[in-house]
Amino acid sequence: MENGNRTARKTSKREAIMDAAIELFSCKGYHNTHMEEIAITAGAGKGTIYEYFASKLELFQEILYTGWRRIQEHIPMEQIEHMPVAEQLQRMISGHLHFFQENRQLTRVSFLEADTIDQDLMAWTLKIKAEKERQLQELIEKGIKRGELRDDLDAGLISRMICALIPYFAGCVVMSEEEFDPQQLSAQITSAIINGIKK
Amino acid sequence: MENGNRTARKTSKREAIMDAAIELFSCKGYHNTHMEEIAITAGAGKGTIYEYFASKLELFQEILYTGWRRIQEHIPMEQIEHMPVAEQLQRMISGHLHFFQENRQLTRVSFLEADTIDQDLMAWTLKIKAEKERQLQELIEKGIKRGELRDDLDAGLISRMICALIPYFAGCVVMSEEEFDPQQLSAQITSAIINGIKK
Amino acid sequence: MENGNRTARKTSKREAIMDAAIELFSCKGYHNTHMEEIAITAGAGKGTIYEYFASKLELFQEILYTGWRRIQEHIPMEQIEHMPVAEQLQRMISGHLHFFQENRQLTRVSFLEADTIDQDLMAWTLKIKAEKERQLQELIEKGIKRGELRDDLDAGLISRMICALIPYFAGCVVMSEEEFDPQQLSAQITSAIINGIKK
Amino acid sequence: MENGNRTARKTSKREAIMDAAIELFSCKGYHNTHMEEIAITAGAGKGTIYEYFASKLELFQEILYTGWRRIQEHIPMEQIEHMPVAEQLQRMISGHLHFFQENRQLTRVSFLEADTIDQDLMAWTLKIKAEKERQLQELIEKGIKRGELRDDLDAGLISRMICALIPYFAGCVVMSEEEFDPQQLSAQITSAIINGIKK
DNA sequence: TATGAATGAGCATTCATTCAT
DNA sequence: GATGAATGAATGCTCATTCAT
Repeated sequence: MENGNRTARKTSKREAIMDAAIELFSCKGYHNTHMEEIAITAGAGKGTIYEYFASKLELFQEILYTGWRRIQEHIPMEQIEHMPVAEQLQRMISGHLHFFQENRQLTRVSFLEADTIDQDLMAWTLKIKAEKERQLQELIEKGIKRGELRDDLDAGLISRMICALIPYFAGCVVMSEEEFDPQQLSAQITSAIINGIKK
Repeated sequence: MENGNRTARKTSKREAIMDAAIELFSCKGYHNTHMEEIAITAGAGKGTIYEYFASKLELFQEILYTGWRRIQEHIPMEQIEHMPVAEQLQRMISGHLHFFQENRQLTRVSFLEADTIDQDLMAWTLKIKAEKERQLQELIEKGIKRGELRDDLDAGLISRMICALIPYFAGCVVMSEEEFDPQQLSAQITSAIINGIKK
Repeated sequence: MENGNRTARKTSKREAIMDAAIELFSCKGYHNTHMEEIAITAGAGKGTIYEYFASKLELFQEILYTGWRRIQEHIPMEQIEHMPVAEQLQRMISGHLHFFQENRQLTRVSFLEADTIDQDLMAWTLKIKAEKERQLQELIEKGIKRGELRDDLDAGLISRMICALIPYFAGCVVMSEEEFDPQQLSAQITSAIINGIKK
Repeated sequence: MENGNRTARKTSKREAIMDAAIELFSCKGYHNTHMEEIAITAGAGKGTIYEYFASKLELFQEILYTGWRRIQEHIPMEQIEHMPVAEQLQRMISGHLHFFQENRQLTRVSFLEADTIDQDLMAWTLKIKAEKERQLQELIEKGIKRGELRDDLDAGLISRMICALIPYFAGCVVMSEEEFDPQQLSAQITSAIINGIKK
């Protein structure tokens, strides 16, 4: 029991540290957040952080990895690939927005800072983003082949346009404290993309 | 002539420092760039920077202000307001892309870092962005009134969507070394926005 | 025991820093003493000083406060207030001289520098000095009332004259390496003040 | 005429710099006064100071030397040596107080800072002070020999006591903005010294 | 002679990381 | 494993001094 407890506590210590780090990184930014603050917020000692994370940078990376992994798990592309492309798009966007709303702080950290902290980290986020674009591009190409989308589209361009919307609205979501309906918002966005804005 | 020379030298020293700072900030980020590097790169002494800029932060701010000011000057909204909304949109996007291509490093600094360095600076960039969104929203509303755009659009949402594209493509432009044709790219983007992607 | 040890070490670290600071400040002055020297002299790291003192100025202030506090404790006015005024005077002077001899370096710091380092600090020392003068003035006035002193004296002036002697002889004591007898010296000084120098 | 003017201007430039330096040193202290301020206050260029003074320290030294020289000139000991010792004492004290009142700022600089700025400077002021004490000691000894003063006095001690009063009252004079009568004040002080304070 | 733009040695301070307990 | 006192490399900034004009 004590052992079980200790294991549980171990896990919770690590999680407490990550939660504290997410909170502080997202509020104050990477460079303005200090290891001691994280320790205090997590209710742990400064040295304890180094039991679980090799360095401040690695702690930050771990947070990013976790964030991206959770997003991926949250939006399972395989289950929706038979749907109409428009529907898939809307589900994707809706899924992201929903996730962002649920994980505001993690989102803030993931989107606002990663690029400027570390060269390696930047490369990694670029890779992730490229991967997203590629997935979307395939979706667009499928839509064109299926005859659902205009056949004069530059699939790469369109996928980039859609990829642009995600972090921007993520930012809006994260900055504003208001709740909103991801379903409805994604429907509007998708409609505008699909149908255009011209009368 | 002597005066001209002196003025020229003063100006060029200041500009050399700004150029060095833009270069380094954009490559290595704010926090990884040190005043001494800037001085060396600018071919100046450490102290000289402080003759022109009160602090590292103020140097950075100056760079941002300059960047935004130049963008504003580069895309004169007044001269195009009589055109069809679709044309205006394309010109705006085209103008931005053109500017980004010409000022890659300034763009990189302006878009990628400003948010996470300083609370005041963040407030300032948010204000600037809100202003951009407002301008665009008015444009959309005008288009709806004129009957050029669908009257079931949420003008605020659409303007946000378009605002989302700007920094994203700015990033693409800045990251890639390839040249591209802003005219053509903006035409494609505008076409997709205006006409939608549905067949 | 472990706790005692830890407390002891904490205290001794702090004290080692203060001792080093007193030594260096008193020998080289505030502005010529550098934090690194203090650290080295104290056998500590530079950062360790900042664990105990917020800044160089605060370290200096702490030293001054300590010095004044110790002087106050060293010369308990309450216990001698029933004695003849002449005796009280002699004991006060003797007490100061004794303290100065025992704490040469602390004295040097306290008397020679405080005024010119910081505006606030100067105000503080002025307050302390005014307080000393006031105490002495009351003593003189009491002596006059009791009929022990001439009734044509300007009590304020006399107290200032006596206050003048203290730091001057403190300086002499501190500068010279010779030992001397505070008892005897204070007796001579008091005698001269009380009886005058005229034949 | 232009040459004469230039010479005049030279002299006045040098004096303007010294005046500015005295003003600033006395108000803000040596370390808080910067060469640029002195230049601005003097209405000169930063470089110009170095035409007249080799360094900041030398400028300060020059001020001190000037101050002491003027005091010496102001109180010509030779002319009063035939007077009674008590009278001589009073004239000396009166002379100093008068000078201090006329040259408050110079006094402030001379007495409050010199000791802690530079090792050499400190040695110099110590020498000056020792010289003063020696002069006074001779005066006291003469008074004893002449039978004007008690013959059980320690002349060295008494001269030190008197020397202690000078800078202290100088400080009082300098700090307070009020005018006062040096004649009267010195009479009171001398009376207290000569006659003692005992009834 | 007078100037002030340019300089860089020098300094206080910070903070991620270590390690003895 | 958990801790936090101790550390020192790293950095932004200052300011007396120089020197080209």
